[in-house]
Amino acid sequence: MDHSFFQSVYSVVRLIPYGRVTSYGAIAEYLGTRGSARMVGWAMNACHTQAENVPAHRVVNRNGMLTGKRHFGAPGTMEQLLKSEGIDVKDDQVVDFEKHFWNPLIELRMMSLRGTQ
DNA sequence: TTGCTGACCGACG
DNA sequence: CCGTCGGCCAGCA
Repeated sequence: MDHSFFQSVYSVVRLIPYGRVTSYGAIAEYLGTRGSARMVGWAMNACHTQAENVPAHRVVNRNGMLTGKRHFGAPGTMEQLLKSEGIDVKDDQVVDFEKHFWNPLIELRMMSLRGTQ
């Protein structure tokens, strides 16, 4: 188990529930490194090295745009994965983004206060 | 060691 | 509603 920034990013990404999405910036802010959203993206770029699966398709930019789609092998893979979870995508953009948005800062804090969920 | 690069973001004109 | 720019900082050549 290593304590690198990348590992922390992967841990948060794995906590994103099925059918929900979050943003690079939200993850960076949750980790206390606000403004380092690019590092989160960089971590995603290397996420394939992880043995355990990382649901990187649930991470989009702050506008709900699928900016990382070209890193999934085939161009349509990310969109396909999201649609299979009930998230509609149009023009590389998540439809009703706010409705599906999962903010780790809020959700994980609630979880720790209420004690699991 | 230096100097790019980048799956971002907010500010500015 | 555009485009551009600076900050962010871990890898890599």
